[in-house]
Amino acid sequence: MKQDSGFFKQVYHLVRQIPAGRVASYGQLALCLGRPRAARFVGFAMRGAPEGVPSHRVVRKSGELPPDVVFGAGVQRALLEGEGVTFLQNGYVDMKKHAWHGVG
DNA sequence: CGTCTGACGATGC
DNA sequence: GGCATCGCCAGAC
Repeated sequence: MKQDSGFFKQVYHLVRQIPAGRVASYGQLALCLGRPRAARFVGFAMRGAPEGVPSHRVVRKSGELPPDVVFGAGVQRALLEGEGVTFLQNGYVDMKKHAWHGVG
């Protein structure tokens, strides 16, 4: 298995495996890649996420949505709601119900 | 090769 | 629960 030095590419590959209706935190993804401290880069990778990468399913650990730099104000939330994701009154994603546990 | 940076995370108040 | 600070790591210059 050729391990791509591009940490970003690894992130994209992992994010693409997040099923609809579920959300994962940056730290969770970074942890799966073996870089539990690289959560910042996971988000940075999302910023340049190509098509096919549901970056809208990636949120903060608390369930708060990241800044809408690519999608637009309220767009990310709309996408998640369209997948069946529920939001709390504070605008956070209900991680308790939609927290992704990885592949499986 | 050195420095700065950044869609984070944990801790402290 | 919200805000401020430190720490961490990989990429861009």
